[in-house]
Amino acid sequence: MADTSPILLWFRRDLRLSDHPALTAAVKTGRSIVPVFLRDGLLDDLGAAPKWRLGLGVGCLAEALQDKGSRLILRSGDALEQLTQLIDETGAGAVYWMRAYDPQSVERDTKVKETLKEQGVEARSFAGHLMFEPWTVETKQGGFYKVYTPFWNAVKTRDVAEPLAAPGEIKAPGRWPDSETLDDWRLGAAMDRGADVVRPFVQLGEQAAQARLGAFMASKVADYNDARDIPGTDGTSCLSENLSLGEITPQQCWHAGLRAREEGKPGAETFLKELVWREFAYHLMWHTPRLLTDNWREDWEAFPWNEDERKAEVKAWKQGRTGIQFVDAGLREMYVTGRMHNRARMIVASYLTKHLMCHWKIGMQWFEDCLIDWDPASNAMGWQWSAGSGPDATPYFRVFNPVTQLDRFDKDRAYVQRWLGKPGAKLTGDAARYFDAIPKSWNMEPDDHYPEPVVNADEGRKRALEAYENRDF
DNA sequence: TCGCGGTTGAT
DNA sequence: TCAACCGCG
Repeated sequence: MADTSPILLWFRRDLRLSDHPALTAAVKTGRSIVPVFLRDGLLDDLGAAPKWRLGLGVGCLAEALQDKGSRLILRSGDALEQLTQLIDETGAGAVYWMRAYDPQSVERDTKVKETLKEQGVEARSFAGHLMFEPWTVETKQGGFYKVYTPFWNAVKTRDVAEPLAAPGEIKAPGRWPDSETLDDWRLGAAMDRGADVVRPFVQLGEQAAQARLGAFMASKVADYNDARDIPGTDGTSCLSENLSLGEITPQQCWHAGLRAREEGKPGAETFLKELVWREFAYHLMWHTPRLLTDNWREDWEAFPWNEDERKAEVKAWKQGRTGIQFVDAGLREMYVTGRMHNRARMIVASYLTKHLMCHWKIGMQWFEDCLIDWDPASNAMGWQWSAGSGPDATPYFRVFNPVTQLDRFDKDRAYVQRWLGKPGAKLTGDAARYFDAIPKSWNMEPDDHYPEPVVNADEGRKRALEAYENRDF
């Protein structure tokens, strides 16, 4: 007799109903489905903004499930214990989920799968957070890729799974288990600046993500090659926010990008390459999890990084008052919006790791606390790329000049004026919003005159290069 | 997905 | 005088 027991659908960073292989497989069995989201230790450890944004996403998913006559059951505690408890309560005979790739999730999920199987419960994980499973991309020598371009060449012509439609119906169980409430979880509690500051910049959920993708392909992609580098314009897709929580899949983006390329849109190929950068970051994290925690090139351990977070220069950097306009604009943008333009990310990272000679981990952690598009693999890879300690990284001696970058990428000063205000004028708009957002303890007032550089562009460059030349590796 | 200081060579 | 180019960190 066919198994008719319910299936637990364990949602994690896959907050969508379309192109969801685990959900599709569960629906296909004809069995009832109990969607569940768990607040475990890994969730508690998230940075302030990512945790808050995750909560919004979970709420949105719960509504989408309700529209399908289903629900999202919320529980707190150790994942295995909670799943076991729910299996007891619902009589579920299976748990399905979408695979994660960061080492902590892998460790947790491996143990969950093992234990459930021992207990006779079917435990299935599905691919879909990535287009290419990290272990399927190999060099001719059988190793993993450490350089982006060969990685791109290895995957660019692969078939990418066609996105799945959202299920029409999600069969409810006879009786629903109890659920905690999102409000009780207080996932925004660590947001010093208050969630209301960032909320207007959020594009929440699956529908919004699809709208973003549509808008990008309808117009922005044509100009993407150039516009994506100009932080004063709206030239990027902004999909990182939704990709990060699985509100949209890379497969959905990929196929849209392929269509745009066939239509001859010039920026489409670049967009596809950006999606593959995300894959590459996961590939590296999978094969070398130390990407998240240590210098990927081990000899960089010997470099005299400043690791003291309390240093005045570090504070100035975080608080957007280094006195370097491009740097401060980027950091203020991040604090207010929970995002930062990629050009600015490279510049603030170069300034922190080179001019200020600070360890990239300090920057990585600040980003982790502030970004609503935070992604463990991309964040770590990006920082190690900038610092020069990563695979396929920019060499340490490649120092961005944050002043000349302004002339190249913010010619009309639209970006720095948006975040720092116009010279001599009263602060308005987002420049003013920043001062409403920051904590009192930062001791910054709108009337303060703009600071002198904590380390100016030329001297910082010189100092960094000297340290590099004197390195003993 | 860089920047600088230097050289070259046209004007 | 200066744009273009080169070599190197």
